Amino acid sequence: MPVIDVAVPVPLRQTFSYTCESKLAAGVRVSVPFGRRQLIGVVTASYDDPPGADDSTPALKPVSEVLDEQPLFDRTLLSLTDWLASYYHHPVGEVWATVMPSRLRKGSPLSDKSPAYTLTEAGEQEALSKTLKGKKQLECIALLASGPMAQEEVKSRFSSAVLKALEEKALITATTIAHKASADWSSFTLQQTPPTASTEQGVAIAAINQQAHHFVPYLLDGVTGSGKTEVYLQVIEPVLKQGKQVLILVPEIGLTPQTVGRFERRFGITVGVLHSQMTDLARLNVWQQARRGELGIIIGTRSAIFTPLKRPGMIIVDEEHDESFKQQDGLRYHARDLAVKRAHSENVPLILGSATPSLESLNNALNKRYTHLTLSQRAGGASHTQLKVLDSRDQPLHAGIAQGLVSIMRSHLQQGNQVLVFLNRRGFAPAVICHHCGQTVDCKSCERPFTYHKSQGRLQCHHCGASRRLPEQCGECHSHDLQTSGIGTEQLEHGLGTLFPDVKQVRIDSDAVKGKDKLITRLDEINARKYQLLVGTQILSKGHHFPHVTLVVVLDCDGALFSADFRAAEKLAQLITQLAGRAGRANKPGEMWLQTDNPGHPLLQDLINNGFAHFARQALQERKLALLPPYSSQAIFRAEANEAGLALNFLQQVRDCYRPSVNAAKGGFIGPLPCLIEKRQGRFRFMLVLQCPQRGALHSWLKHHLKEVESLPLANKVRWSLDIDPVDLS
DNA sequence: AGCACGCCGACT
DNA sequence: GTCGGCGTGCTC
Repeated sequence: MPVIDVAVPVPLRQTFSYTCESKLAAGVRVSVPFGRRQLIGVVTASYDDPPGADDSTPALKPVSEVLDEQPLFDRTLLSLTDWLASYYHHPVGEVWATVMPSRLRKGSPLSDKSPAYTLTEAGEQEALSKTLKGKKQLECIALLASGPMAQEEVKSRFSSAVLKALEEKALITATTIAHKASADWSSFTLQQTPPTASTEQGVAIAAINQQAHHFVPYLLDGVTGSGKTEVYLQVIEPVLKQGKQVLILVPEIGLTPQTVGRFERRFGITVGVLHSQMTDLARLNVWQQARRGELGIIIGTRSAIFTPLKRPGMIIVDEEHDESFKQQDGLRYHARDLAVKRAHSENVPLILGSATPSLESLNNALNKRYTHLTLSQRAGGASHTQLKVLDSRDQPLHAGIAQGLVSIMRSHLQQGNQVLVFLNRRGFAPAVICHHCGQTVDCKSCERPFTYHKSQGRLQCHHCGASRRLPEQCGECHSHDLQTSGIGTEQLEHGLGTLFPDVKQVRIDSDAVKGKDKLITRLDEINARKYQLLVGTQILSKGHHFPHVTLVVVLDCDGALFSADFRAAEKLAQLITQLAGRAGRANKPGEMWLQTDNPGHPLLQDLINNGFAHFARQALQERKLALLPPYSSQAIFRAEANEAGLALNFLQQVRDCYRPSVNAAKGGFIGPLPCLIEKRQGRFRFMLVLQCPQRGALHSWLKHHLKEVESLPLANKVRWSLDIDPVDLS
């Protein structure tokens, strides 16, 4: 009897074998008995004769049900799934679970039906009698009188209120119809005449169009406002004309109706959208439409990289440096890296776009693995925001803002302009800094600042694990004025209210704006000048433009300058550059002040004097010398437990498993160390970093010793995970 | 991860 | 005398 290997959704790094009536193709879902329960898994292989000897191996159970006639995924996605499991050293069954829309995971059949609305009998009557009062409701009835219509289409014409009302009156009802025959979107006509491309844009567009039929990775390195989206639009056009599909990945926050609208308006075709807030059904729908080749453009966040494409033509990753492309739990994949992998195996061009490219991508561009396309001019000759550093040492602080800066803010506000105050609220535990001389309290053996651990009231070095008491005075100038940097946005908002009582202010952070609509409303209100003082976090740096802002203030740069996370400087530079691109316009140039106790810090100086491009190249040099990514590969084991000792012990044992091979190659460990947020939900968290200049070596150690790690007695007592190519060392 | 089995404390 | 605590062990 034929035997199949099945990946079941359990955290085990293996597949399970079952007997089956006939061989099944890889990628077909099956329902199988597993212990005492019934699970849905995916076939990974099948054999006419079981490969193992049948005397010692346990008796195989038969498959209960075969759910698909055809595999769900094509060859490319099947091999991508294999690659994911081996590269991220993650259980196959869980890989499949992340790659599939949740409906399919739960066993929904792949159907040719799509949701639709139709008239009920009462509705048919109504279509004739027309007694309804609502004008819109009558229109809707009239539309459906000619037959059932796809929900998507009905929803695009009528508000949900109208539809809800009609459903409540039982005049219309949800049903399904056979999906439209493959829509031919290649015959679109441009709805808008594209603007004439600038010289630089023209060069980029021509370069991409010239090699549109095979895999070429591009880094589109374009300053804010240089018109990257226009480049996308113009290179997409010929791809669509050939009847091929374009997959566009955008950061979580960047996926606004405006973004989607821009593509729809240009081409006049339906754009498939995929993001985390959609219902499972809606996701499945777009997934199926893309698979059937009914959508020309699919825009989505991280997980959209798994969307099947019938006729792939191009993949674009916008704002490729954005951290939201890296999944931070479960299968910790990086959608940007997967995009490269996928474009390669689909043999289509790949565009990575950013004003502040990640050092990884920039390095690939500089060493010619990617074609480097640069847009250095802002469209319409808009001027660049001026960057300046404000030395806050020995200055009185008001709500965390230095005296000198308060006066600058006041003058901008008095001229009727908007001021944006940015607070870097990210999870860096603050360094302890002398407020008199700017000196940090450093670990002697690592020459890196200690991290302040509030829970213990002690300092700890996150490089060697050394710990000491919080000193009374500065080691350099003996001032007693030692401070931890960092206040929250709420505290800042309150303080600003006292400083500028007559100015209307608004706070934009994830606490203050829950839900997409609220953010958009606030942003509209800001640009309608309803507020003068804007206080916020990350969100303000992503994709929105504030033409009336003439002053941007960045507080608390110091936390990032001395963070234990070696990527903090890069992140800060990206943030500052992105923020600078948000303010001002041609006739109202903006200025930006960076408040710091370290005005001479080489990073800040390099950034303000030479710009991001120069800074990034400098940072790459430093990484090279320190053998840090992208010049080495990293993996992190993390563990958490109710008892700190358990998690720490486990990671020490993990380190012992790896020590012989790591020492033999030129690799190294960092830790085990407590995570920056040591205690979360009552559990203590630790991490162990493995590092090696050769990616291959790192992966072979991981693979080789993972069995050992899994069978450690503590492995079942702590929650542990493995993070390959981590982007966040916290 | 589930979901069992299994061996020790406070309840009708 | 039982109900139930969560420790550990297995799942083709």
